Amino acid sequence: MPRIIKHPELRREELLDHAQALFLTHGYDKASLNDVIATAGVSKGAFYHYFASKEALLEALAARFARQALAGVQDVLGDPALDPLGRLNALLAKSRQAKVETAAEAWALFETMFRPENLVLFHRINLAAGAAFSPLLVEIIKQGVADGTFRTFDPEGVADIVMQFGMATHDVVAKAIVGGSNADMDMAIEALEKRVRLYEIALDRILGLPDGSIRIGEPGYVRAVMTARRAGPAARRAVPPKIRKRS
Amino acid sequence: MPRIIKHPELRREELLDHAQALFLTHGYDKASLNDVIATAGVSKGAFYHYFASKEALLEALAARFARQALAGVQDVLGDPALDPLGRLNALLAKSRQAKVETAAEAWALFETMFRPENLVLFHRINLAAGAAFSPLLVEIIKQGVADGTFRTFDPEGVADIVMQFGMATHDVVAKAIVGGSNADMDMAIEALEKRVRLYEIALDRILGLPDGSIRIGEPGYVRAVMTARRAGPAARRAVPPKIRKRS
DNA sequence: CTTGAGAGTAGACCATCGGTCGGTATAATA
DNA sequence: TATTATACCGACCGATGGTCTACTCTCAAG
Repeated sequence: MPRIIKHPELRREELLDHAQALFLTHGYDKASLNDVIATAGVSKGAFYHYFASKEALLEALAARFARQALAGVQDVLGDPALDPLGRLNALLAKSRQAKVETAAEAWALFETMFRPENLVLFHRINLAAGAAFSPLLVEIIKQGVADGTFRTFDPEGVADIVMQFGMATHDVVAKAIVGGSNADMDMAIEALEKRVRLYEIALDRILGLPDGSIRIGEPGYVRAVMTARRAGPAARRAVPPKIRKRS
Repeated sequence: MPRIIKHPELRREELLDHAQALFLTHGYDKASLNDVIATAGVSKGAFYHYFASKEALLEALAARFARQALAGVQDVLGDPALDPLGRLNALLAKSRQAKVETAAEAWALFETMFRPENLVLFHRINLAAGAAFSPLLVEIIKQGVADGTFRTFDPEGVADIVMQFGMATHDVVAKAIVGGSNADMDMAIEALEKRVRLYEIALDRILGLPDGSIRIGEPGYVRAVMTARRAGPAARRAVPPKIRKRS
């Protein structure tokens, strides 16, 4: 019955791809629905066939981010050889890696990633990712409390703090940026590294662990990824696309 | 030269008052500029005489919140008898008091205070308040590090964590709410109290203090204020005003 | 081979949004 | 009195997110 041009789900994904590029570069509010459908080469009727609203598009995008993030972490949870501390460290490292790579990607695309106009988009992503990750964190912490590795009276609360720390890294980078020069990026990297060290110690102490137990990726990892990306092919990617009637 | 109907500054404040009520009950995005000027009984021209844009109105509102919060805290900083720990505790207690009272006020007005549509508004308020409070916090922490009360290598980072904790209380309440019944409010209060206890211990440990040093207001304070407010005259205030052509 | 139901598509159209603009009223100054 | 700047008004503007009707294409049923 339907006119099959591509696989049915593919069209939706395509729409999400274009929306993601536009939202990341121009912000959710500033990128209009007309921009999205214009760059995707789709009519309004087609769009509203796949999504109920612009809002729904944002939610679907955030959900996809969360799904991807969760997928990259399943192996850690499935590994029965890891103890709670090992699990927690692996999860944090994965999370940090994903964050840094996303940041590097966005930086190569456009520096506006960390501008306030992206607040809504990132809040949604963090919300969706948080909803997906939080139960896993709680489970790990409870496990650690049960076997005596961790000491806390509020696993859910600690899990929330961990999520907070993760989300706050975005703000750290944003604060360290004034313009968009290389020096600014160096500052941002340095600030992020220092903050991560603080978070590690904070989590050690909150969980009653000896300092140095929690390791969110090796020092220097952030710099390595971001400089590599900046010089790599991703940096040479096409500048943010946007189809407007009048510039 | 001007046509003086009231004191010149009063008009602006009045506009802010109406905007505040509307933004808190309906959200920044959903409350249109026409709603604001309609409830305030002011023409569009008049509005744009006082504010450059709707965005500027939001910023002015956030700035007023921050100014008020800061004013209520000046006496603490001016007291030379307090040591760093005493100062920090007093500052945290004041901050919590302001938060709880604002929450109680908003709850009495309308339960939608904690809905996601208020993200933008609260982000602005927290940003403005953070910008005002952060330097004070850093100063206090540095002072404490200097005299050996606190132990940390990153006073700015710790200050940021304190601010994060403060902002997160909003999310804690939001998460505890499903509908808007009394039971929900009880849940929210309980969750908030528990979370505050966790934050206290977390800060103790991050700063290298013995457990129980940091006290963010006495236990039971949240419940006392919110139940008092709910039964008080504020609860009987008029329901959220909004003038629309068509409902 | 015909047909018709429904997924998929197109784009004119709509109310409403934040914001602009030409104009008017007032009153202190010159 | 003429000038000038402030305070204010509201019709109007382009753009936005969203709706609606009409159409095309596909394929299973007859």
